[in-house]
Amino acid sequence: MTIDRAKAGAAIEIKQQKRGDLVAEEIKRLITEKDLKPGDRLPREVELQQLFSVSKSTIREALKSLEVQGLIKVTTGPSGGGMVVEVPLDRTLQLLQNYLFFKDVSIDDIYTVRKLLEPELAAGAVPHLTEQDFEALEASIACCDRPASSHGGQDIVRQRQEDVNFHDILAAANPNPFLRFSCELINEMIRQLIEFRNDTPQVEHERFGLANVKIHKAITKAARERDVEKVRELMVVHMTEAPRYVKRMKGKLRGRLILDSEIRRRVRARSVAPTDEPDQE
Amino acid sequence: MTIDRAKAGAAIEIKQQKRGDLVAEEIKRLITEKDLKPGDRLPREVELQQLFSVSKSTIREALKSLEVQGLIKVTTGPSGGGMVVEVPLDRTLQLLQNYLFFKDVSIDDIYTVRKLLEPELAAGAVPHLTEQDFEALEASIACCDRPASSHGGQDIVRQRQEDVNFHDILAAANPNPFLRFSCELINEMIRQLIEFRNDTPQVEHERFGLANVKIHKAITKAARERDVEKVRELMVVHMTEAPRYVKRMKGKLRGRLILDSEIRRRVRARSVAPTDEPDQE
DNA sequence: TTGTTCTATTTATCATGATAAATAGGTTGG
DNA sequence: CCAACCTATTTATCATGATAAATAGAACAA
Repeated sequence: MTIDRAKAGAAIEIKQQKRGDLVAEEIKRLITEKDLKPGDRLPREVELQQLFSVSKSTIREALKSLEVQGLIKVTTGPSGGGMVVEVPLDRTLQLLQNYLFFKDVSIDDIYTVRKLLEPELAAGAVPHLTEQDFEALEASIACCDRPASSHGGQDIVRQRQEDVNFHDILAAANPNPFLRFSCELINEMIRQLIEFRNDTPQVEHERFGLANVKIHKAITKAARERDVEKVRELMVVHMTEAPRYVKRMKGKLRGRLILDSEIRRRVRARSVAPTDEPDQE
Repeated sequence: MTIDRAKAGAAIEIKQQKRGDLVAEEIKRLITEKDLKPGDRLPREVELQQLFSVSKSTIREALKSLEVQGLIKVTTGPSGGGMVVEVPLDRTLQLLQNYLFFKDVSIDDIYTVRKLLEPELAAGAVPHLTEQDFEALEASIACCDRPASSHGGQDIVRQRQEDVNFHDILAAANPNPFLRFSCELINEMIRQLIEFRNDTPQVEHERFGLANVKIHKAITKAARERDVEKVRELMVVHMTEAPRYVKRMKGKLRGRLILDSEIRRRVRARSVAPTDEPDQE
């Protein structure tokens, strides 16, 4: 009877999956079982066809599926084919925004969460900030600490984006990957917000920019002194003040699909493993 | 020179996109521009082929891409083809876990965030809880408020899962979609945790279960009294105590890809629009 | 009315093969 | 040693067509 119950439960809503999806799943299982790491290669298309006894089109759809999920990257040429990759943050954020596209997320909604997370994020980052990080933080501040009007309207938007970078640098230094991710998601959403709602009077922007520079400076100073609690406090203040400015630059997180082409590969402030040689291949 | 800089910046790492990806993007643009809502249908495959002047295989890959992203559902038959759907939460969570698969998220990492969000979530939910919600909360508690040992080991795991449901019910009642999503993500991660690390002695489980029942009862009571601050306080306590138990049930969030077949369509505690008839097809 | 059967539509998968494009690695010329 | 070129490999896309499976809606029967 335990079995019956289990069977009944399992029977609910078992939609016949498409073969391509099953193959994609098999490949995932293959990745897990063979413990394939980023950089490892999948068998060639032809071999996969034989392995799963499916036709070319099916295996291609399966690979496409994995590619869209960001799990593999497919290349042409010798030793080409599917290669396991670490799912890129940008891809993940994009998929997430597809979801949020259908929700109705307001600026307040985002800031409610940000206010809760960001102080803890900053506090946790403080002990791990390197000299390099401080320089990056200061560079970010410097970028915003000068009149932007001379360069034209576009520059203002860039300064606001740079404000967000400040927080990304802090995020990168926090050892908690989940907290880090959560804040990076928020930062990305705010970026989108800036990008598509820049119909704000320049005066507003400037006032906001000045306030940001001031508090960012204070935060950096406290961080240099490794004063965790001070940083936390300042960030609370920052997160309380910021939404007031942003709200005046009103608007909802635009219900809008983020196109692949719009994902700028931002320069990550900090790699996962800081090595001497920047290994980019 | 501004132009030069911009061009240089844009030139960095512009990878030639595959045609299929471009088509997928075009369809996304089509969805945005035509303001297609969930339920609306895309043109048929053949028409899309003509529309973008690509072959069958290319259009299929594009549709596959959108399907994997959860943006469309493709069906056979008359008036079949691609239909825009609201990206399912489960799909989103799965894609997210692909990302986290490569990170090394510990229980502490999750609880650090949970501790920050859950009290606010609960507090925000209180004014919106309906009688139906209270009943669901109490049912959830009742489910855990009896010895599980009689039914065998599997039942214990189910009770822990039910504990998480309690929080899902609260989440569903919070009007902030972003906060809601964040907590639902956490809940799902905890579920995964329970599912794959249930090598914990039964005594531990029971002790944890009892503690949960107690505090869940208190929270429900305070919520019934619409005492927002009390709820928040209690949840802080709950979030502080819980990780102690869970940590003893040690383990990392298993680095493990979640297979499509493992996505149980959980019964959502509350639909977006609560109807009289439970529409299950 | 109600439930069943039929049918036309549309995707799913298979099969096969051809040309184009990307690329790793070897070869050649300086 | 370095740069430019060549080549074999492998995916990307196109083309075409056939069979299978799912399904909405019409036709039909009780």
